[in-house]
Amino acid sequence: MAETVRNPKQVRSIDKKNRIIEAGYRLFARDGYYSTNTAMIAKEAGVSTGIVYGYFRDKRDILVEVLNLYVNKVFEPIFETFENIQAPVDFDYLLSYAVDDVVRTHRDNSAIHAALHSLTYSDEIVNARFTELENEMTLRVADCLEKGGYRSDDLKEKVHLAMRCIQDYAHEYTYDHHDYLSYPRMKELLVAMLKHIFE
Amino acid sequence: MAETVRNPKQVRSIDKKNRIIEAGYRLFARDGYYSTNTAMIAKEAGVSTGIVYGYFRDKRDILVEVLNLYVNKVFEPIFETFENIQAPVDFDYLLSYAVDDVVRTHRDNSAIHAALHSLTYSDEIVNARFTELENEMTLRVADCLEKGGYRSDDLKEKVHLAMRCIQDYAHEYTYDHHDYLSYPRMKELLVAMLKHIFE
Amino acid sequence: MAETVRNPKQVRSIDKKNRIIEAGYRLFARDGYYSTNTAMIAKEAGVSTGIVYGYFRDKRDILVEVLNLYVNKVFEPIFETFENIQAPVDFDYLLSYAVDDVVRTHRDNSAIHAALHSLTYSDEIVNARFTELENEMTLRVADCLEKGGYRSDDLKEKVHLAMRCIQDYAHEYTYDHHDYLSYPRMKELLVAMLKHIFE
Amino acid sequence: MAETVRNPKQVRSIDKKNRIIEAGYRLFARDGYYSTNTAMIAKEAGVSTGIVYGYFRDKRDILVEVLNLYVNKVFEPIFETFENIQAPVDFDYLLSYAVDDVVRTHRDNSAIHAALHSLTYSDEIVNARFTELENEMTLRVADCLEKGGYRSDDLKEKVHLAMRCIQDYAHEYTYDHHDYLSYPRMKELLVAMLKHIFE
DNA sequence: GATGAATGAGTATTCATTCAT
DNA sequence: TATGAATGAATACTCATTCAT
Repeated sequence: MAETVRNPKQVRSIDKKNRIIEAGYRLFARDGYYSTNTAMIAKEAGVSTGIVYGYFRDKRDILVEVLNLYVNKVFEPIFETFENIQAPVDFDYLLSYAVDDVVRTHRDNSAIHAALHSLTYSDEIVNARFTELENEMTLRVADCLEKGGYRSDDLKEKVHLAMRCIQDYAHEYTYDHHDYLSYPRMKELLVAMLKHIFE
Repeated sequence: MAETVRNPKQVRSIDKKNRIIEAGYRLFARDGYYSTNTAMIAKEAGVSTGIVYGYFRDKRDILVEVLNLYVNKVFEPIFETFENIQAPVDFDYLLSYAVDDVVRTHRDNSAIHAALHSLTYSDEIVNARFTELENEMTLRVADCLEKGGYRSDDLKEKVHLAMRCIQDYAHEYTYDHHDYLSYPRMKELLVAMLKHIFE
Repeated sequence: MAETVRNPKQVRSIDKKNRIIEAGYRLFARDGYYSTNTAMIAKEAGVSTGIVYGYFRDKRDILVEVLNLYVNKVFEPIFETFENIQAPVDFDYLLSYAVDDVVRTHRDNSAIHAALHSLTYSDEIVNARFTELENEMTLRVADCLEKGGYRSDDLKEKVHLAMRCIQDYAHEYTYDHHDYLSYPRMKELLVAMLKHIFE
Repeated sequence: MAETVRNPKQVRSIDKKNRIIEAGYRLFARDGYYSTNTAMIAKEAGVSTGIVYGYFRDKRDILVEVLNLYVNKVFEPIFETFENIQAPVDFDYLLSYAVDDVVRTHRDNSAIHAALHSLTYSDEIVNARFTELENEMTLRVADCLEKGGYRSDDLKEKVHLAMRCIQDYAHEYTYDHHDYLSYPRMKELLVAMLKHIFE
């Protein structure tokens, strides 16, 4: 209970901790959180089962770090898109590009995304981390738009709503894909409607 | 090996099966699927552990029935809203009402919704059932709008997109609720943008 | 504990009891005793699970009756062979014929024989019944030989030994069958050696 | 899923594995395979239930090792008898000695023999192991006789038949023992008849 | 006699976590 | 730091037997 988790400072140790996180990433993506056990993670990372508890409080703790790795891998590229906006903001282009970008990202990371997102509902920490991430994205993107000369009283609300809708579309596009719907047409509708609130 | 699951026809038995499903509903909502064991379900239902396997193939089978119960409880009322639409369709009113309705439903059933939805990613059946449900909703609502005199080539795409956006908003409203955002304003934006694509 | 088992006298009831025994016979032969449950037996017999306990004390009790049925089906024909012996006894013919007969019987009933014999070691009753049967066979066959004019002080010992050896040969022939052995030659040796002690 | 069973190399571990096997040996002998559960084995061995599955794939896997232990304990001494044969072979003495030896072995190990042999019919592996053992015995004994100067075209068949008859006699002597039979006389008959085919 | 729903003790196996070395 | 053997609580599922109807 009163055990302390090592905070590795030596290079070799940092390496080992990262190897465990990456092993968790791969395994959670492939088999899901509940079907991956700590022994598998240790083996995949090439370390002993015991040492895992030298770097992580428990299995869930690994999950949290895997989540951070995921965030870095997946969301950072999206932020970059918005950081180069020029005034005046071309919403037609920006929204269309963002949708494609998010869809691509979803597709490339579908496995780990599914594994992690499924825990949102049962795991407070995971949920908080995802929420925090959303906050950050909303604020950063809003900031970028302001730097691009866009002004609005409801800026944060607009950005937030737009982001959620785009992600939801990407999510559905990747996982559900109903046959009887035209997704290109849906994308046009999505872009049109978001453009409407921004103009 | 070739054991079959009872298909109860007597009133007493149907009762007992329902008691088990309702016990599962309560427990899954409170503790989640993975933290609920069959002994707890039996006890909550006031039956023996053995008889559970007289009515259900396995624990997952209970989940499927709980899901059906949830669908009936939660989605049927929403359908009803759309079945009384009068021509011409008043989108302003309809969208606003639908958003409030979905938010209310989410709030009242948040626990079970979370428990079930979290399985979407790891359980084929649950995922299929949710997808099927979306199909049905889209088609039924589209049908209602046509009966209300609304015409559009992209009707299904519009309805589908609108539904997802509304649900996503309700979801966020219920679970995430970022402090720095004005949800009333966000609702206005949502309604405005959806109204835009319908008009 | 103080429950009594019905001793059916009505035709319909005897029928039902026999149907259960025969169902047990088929199922034990196909799946073995431990892999057959009482529900399966009841279903195969076309009766309810409850009534099984009207005719049998417990599952083992069914086994005992199945064993009796087996004995009647399998051993009675063998007895008949010996009951028509003419003086003087032609051991060459008799032994050769007996070996073939027992091998055939073993082959035709291998499944149920295996299922029952496997219980000899763990079930006192089954073991006693098999032993009793051996007694009876030894005494009846010895009797037949005496009626056929054969005299010996050690008659019972000879008959018993011969019977066991023949059965053992048949058993091996049916179940083990080693590739590198000539069974026809082994049969010749068996007959020769048994003939030797009888002459 | 892809879990592997430890293959212990350290002395302490080998010890522990052996303790489990020996615990299984004792318990299977006392209560039989089906009446012994893994918790009992672990307790008898003085280890935790979990570690049992570190050394054995499943309960059946323990059985296989118990079988090997049994084979070593019981059959090796018998082989030794035959390895010191001098030419010319004195069958009178050899057969008589072998019968007594097998009877003694049976008696000393009757419980475990019964427990294991009862599985011959329901367990492929156990059956195969017993058959393999018979092969080995037949071939080794035949080899010894040849080294002792005995020649015969049907050597293997003779040895095999003799071995089975001796074992069968020992088995009956140990388990069945009919009161009305003289076992010393039966032994004489057995030896006489086997001697006959060897000379 | 007959039904079949109900009981609940019994069991193999897994796995997060600990600890002796 | 590191190992990996060891722990033991936890759990889904079975089935002989009983009993209300």
